[in-house]
Amino acid sequence: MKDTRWLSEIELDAWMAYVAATHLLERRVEEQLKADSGLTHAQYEILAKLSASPERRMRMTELARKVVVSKSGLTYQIGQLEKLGLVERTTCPSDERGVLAVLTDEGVRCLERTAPGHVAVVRAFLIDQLTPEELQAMARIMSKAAAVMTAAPGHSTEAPARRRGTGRRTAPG
Amino acid sequence: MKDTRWLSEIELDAWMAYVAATHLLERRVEEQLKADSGLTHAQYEILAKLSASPERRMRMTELARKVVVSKSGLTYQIGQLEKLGLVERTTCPSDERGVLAVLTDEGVRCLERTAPGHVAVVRAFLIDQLTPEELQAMARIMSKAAAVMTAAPGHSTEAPARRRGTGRRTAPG
DNA sequence: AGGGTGTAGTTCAAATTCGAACAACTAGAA
DNA sequence: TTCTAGTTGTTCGAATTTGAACTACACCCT
Repeated sequence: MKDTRWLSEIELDAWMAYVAATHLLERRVEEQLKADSGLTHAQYEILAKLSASPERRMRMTELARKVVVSKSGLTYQIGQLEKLGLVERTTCPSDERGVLAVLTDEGVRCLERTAPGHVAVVRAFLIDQLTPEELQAMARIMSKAAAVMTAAPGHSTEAPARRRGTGRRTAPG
Repeated sequence: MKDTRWLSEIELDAWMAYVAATHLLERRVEEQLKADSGLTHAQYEILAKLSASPERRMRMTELARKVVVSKSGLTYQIGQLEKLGLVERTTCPSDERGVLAVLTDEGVRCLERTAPGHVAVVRAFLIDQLTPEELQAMARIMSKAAAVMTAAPGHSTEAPARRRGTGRRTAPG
């Protein structure tokens, strides 16, 4: 853990701009969704994933993995969406413990009603700012990063990961 | 607000990968910081901004703007960091209402102790995944986006924005 | 000077998120 | 079959974040 490779100027620029842009964009998206449909970004993402899924339904754990949220976080939001009548819970036919989150017709309508405004914000502040080359680069960069993080071990949302062999996880304070 | 320009396949790819990567990265960063130093990412960002500031101090409002967090959110976190002895509050000499957040020596040490592990994560999952061209592209893209969002009106953190002329803000439910 | 408008930070209640603990069920080995 | 380990989803408490309301102060105009 010695002689750290610090970030070069360009690397630091890229990182700091990324962090700032991410927070700013999240604010904008959140603002637009709340004003336009009362949804949060997390809720919109859930509806979108369900909408793109076969039969418009998905197992809780898989959905949590796709939207990158904790299992308990998903339980909470599905509860909210259920109250709103946008999603229903069904017990999984093949697995008695399983729960399927199903997008309702009302959910589909809500999504269709909400999507245009959402896309407009994403375009205005990000997509439409980019040249075709930059768009390609962005897709490549983010896909690569996502792939690496999905592959690498260490998710807290994952299995308890009983320690074997060299269990060097949580360092001293 | 009709005939929406939907996202093309590449645009959708870029956006979805971006959203996923962002959440995944936030998880990793948060995980590492908590395990290694007990700090949250928000706290780390505050310390970092203060550290890079002249005299290692900054006005609350400016700091909130730089780390892209609400004023009340910053008040809370500065309170936490004060408890930990990493930051101190000083009344601003030039403005009686103002508060200066000042990084303490302990705060500097904490940051120096924590930075290597943090940088390692940022490198491993993002920076080191990129070619030099992609790094350049990333810096350009994110700077552009951040600039646009900083310039465009509509921050809720900003002034109350008394309505004049065409006051068409919050749409009907 | 006197007033009115705007700004700086904090307080407050509500919403959301996470991780750990838990209960129910599945699946592979003995 | 029976036992044991692993999964699945929920519940719980704690921490964090936000926007609105509020107090104190600063600045401009007459």
